[in-house]
Amino acid sequence: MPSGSTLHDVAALAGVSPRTVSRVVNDEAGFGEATRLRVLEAIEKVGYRPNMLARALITRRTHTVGLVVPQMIDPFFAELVDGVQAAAKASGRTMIIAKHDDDLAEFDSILETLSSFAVDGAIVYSPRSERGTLEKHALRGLPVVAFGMEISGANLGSVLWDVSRGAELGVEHLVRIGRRKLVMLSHTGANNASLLPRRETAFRHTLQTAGLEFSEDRVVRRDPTIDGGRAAMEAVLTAGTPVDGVFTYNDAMAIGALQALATAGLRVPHDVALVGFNDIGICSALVPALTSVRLDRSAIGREAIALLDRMRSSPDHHQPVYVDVELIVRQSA
Amino acid sequence: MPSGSTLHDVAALAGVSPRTVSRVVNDEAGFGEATRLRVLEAIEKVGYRPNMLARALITRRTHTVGLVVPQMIDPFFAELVDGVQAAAKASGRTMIIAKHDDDLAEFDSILETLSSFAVDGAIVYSPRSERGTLEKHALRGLPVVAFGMEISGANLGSVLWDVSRGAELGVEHLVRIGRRKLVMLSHTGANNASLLPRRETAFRHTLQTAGLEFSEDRVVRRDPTIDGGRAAMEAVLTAGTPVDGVFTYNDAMAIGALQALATAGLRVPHDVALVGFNDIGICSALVPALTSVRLDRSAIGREAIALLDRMRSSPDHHQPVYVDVELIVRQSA
DNA sequence: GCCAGCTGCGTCAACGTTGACGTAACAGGC
DNA sequence: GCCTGTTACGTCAACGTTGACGCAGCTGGC
Repeated sequence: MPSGSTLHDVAALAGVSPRTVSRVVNDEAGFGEATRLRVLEAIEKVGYRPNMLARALITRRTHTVGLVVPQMIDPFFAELVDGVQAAAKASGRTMIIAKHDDDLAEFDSILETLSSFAVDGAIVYSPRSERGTLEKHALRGLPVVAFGMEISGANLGSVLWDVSRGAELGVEHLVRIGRRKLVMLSHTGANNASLLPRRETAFRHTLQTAGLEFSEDRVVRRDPTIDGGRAAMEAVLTAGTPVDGVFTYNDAMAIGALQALATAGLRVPHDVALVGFNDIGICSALVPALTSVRLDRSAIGREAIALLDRMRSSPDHHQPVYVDVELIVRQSA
Repeated sequence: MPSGSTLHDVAALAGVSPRTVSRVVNDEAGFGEATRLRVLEAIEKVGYRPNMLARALITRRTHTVGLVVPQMIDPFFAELVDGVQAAAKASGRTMIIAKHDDDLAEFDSILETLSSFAVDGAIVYSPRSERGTLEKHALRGLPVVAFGMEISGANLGSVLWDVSRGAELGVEHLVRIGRRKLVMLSHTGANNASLLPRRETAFRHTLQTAGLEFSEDRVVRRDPTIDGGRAAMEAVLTAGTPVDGVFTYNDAMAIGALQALATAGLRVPHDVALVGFNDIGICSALVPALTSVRLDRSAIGREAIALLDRMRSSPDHHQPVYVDVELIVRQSA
């Protein structure tokens, strides 16, 4: 197992001290051209690769970020993970990933582990917008960036997207294309307290701004899944609520609504226009292609990494960073 | 930043040597009960957490695995990542993830990085079933487990699923439910040379076994995406090829086919039965729910981790491990 | 001819932990 | 009372790297 060749091996072969090899490897100043060539040749010959563990132990920088999400199967999170991974790579970092399944104890233990691996920072989507755990680890010296919840302080920052604005964009669009009988398919759960009610509030508010009446039966709540969306849409139809426009909590619910409408023989967008939320990848491949509110996941990843970098240079208070949302208009509305 | 309390701090507070604290932390033998309590108390008081980097440097074990996939947005890979992550956690390991986007140079560089972080092993889905890179790193001492390609040797193992058998199961099912005019929607590309042709071969073979004729126009090839599947299905319909059963390269193509059939006014499964491949999560939420060949991604993850463990204890030749495939019958066929 | 400053190295210690080994104190057997 | 073994520690070095510092030799200025 010739995995282990060290600075010493290279140094012996090149006839210099390990310190000089280190200088060449890290391109510090302080060596002659002839030495550099001899060292590089020796590195090549013994197949030397720096040991990141040893390096990290002394420099206290691992060039590593931890990403913690509730889960990674939902396309929203899969795309978020992808965005962060791309940004991490672009900043020369390796990514450690873990999921907490909305389990607080697990979440805490993951952050503990990340600390003990001395990651440069943790980027997290907190379970139930939990703050205490974040504050605890930040205080102990782990730089943390939280998604989707406003928090700040020493070693603590956040990257947010304006959910209210997104909901406004979606609902305004429905109004603009002439829909007047709007319904929102929303989320039962309360597992993301900070983002959940905003969509409903924006829905209600935008309706009122447009001079349309709002009543409670115009919001139907189910699980934020395809099945939930289908059930919610069916509930609307069987209740006989007049409807020509639907705004959903997320794209999964919109897909379910699409199914229910097709089954009921209603055409989208002719009879009912439909707007989703998040713009997951599949939206553009649906028939009809789904109009949806886009969060740019790669921008979110970039901002998170950039914020982490800023926090490293000055750990003090940093303003939350907002990432734009935009409406992607396709066939469904 | 009180992040750094070490064995020495604990030792000083407890009035013992750092070595003894280390023994307590690792639950080695060789300390008295009274000492243990004092040490635990001191650990609590100073908030000591072991530094994994230092530990790994000397023990040469990081309790870390690297996972390398082409990408992570496709639900197939997202679910694979999830399965491996769950298995890694269950075995007490932390997971590093990276994607190579089918870029060979990037793939090599990722393995290089994983080596320098001294991961306990790498689990990879190789770009274009590339073997050379794997062999190179295995030789240098990195234990590698490859998915979906047969390879073995020192530090080199593989976890496979029987694609041919899966295709057989799917096609046999179509025949069993009385379909005789079968079509396969397949994959144009050649970017996974080892798995691609097997499905087509199995399709042809199963047809012949069932006494059905096979002709080249019964296989239509497009991109393995929703759009590709829709285009392929449309091509079949406009060509006028008689069809009452469709087997697809993957679930995305099946979803596309579903769309094309709906647009053409054909009912599934009444007019045309449809079988997908991989059984990604969305299959059960489609209307009609999609019959598909399932690969158990969490089993795949578990087997990969287990193989890695076996390889650690004896690095020599290990047989490839096969994971079962099964047909999940739902409404579409 | 002397000193200042720079170049090109080398030496030593340290990062935080564990492996290898030493040893004092005590128990038990005969 | 002596030997043996065991328990409960401590000491020291090492893992592979970099930070801090030292120093010889050369260059250039006056």
